[in-house]
Amino acid sequence: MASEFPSPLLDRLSFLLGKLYFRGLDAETDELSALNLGVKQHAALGVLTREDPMTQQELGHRMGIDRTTIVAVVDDLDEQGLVERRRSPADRRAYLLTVTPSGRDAEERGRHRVAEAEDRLLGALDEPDRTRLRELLVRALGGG
Amino acid sequence: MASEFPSPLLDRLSFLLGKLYFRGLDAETDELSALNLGVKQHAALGVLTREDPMTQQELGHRMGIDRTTIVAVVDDLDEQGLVERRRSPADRRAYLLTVTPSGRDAEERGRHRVAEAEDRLLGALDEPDRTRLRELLVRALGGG
DNA sequence: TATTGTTATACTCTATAACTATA
DNA sequence: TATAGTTATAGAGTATAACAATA
Repeated sequence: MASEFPSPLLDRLSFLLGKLYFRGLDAETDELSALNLGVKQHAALGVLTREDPMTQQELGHRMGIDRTTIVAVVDDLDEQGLVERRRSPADRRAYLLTVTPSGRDAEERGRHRVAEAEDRLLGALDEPDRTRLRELLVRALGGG
Repeated sequence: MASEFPSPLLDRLSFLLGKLYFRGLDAETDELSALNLGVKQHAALGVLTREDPMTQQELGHRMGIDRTTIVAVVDDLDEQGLVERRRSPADRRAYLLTVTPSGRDAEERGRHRVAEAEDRLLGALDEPDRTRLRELLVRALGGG
């Protein structure tokens, strides 16, 4: 119940957002660990599945992650054969990342698991309210 | 605009929550730095203002923070004269924390600044939608 | 000179282990 | 023995600086 939290904190938007965020992150981490995927790894697969080929820096930029941080994420996916690094013909410094068939498979299975985790996270809300919450978050982000 | 984010990430609840959370945290940090207050320090003042006296462990428990982490927070508030540590007569191992008058003052000034930061964070939403968002977050947290 | 990917390094945040003084 | 507060330490996460290859 919400009453477990002190009311001065419940008034604080960042407290509410943070609590739900970390709770959701933990749930997703658990779900995806069964597929040997980190949350960042799966998110990267999701971006690449829709928008590959793409360089590492583009991927990092899309995800709001530094280029030095994306290296380990792509290393992971590469080692598992979920993405391929190919040298860009146009710029041989850069890699072009593409998702492999098994990468697409892993992305989809992970997506279903993440959806389950989110359903549990929002278990207290009915379907219209879940949609409303998502919509409000997207709108809040878009305007800031 | 929301379109700056890849749609696979916008589908992801933890991405939305995290983006807004960290954006809000940065804004609060900026606002409170003018008062020489960290976000955790101000949140602690808020809890103590309503519920002191309280031991450090109780404070940490209320905030979801480890007892080893709360030490530095209280050190900070203590050094600035915003809270007082007094030995509990009932258990001389424990401190009883109380907010000083200047601590109450700092809490209130910080609260107004945090409210301004939150208003800017939700600038894209009208007043009813801001209330709706808070209410949905509280309900989501309460049921999980 | 500037940029991509990479590595080494530093910094922040938080938790675990071990200490002290009490209980 | 157990617990409140404290400190030292280690771990995760991320960013800055510097390097090699390429532009």
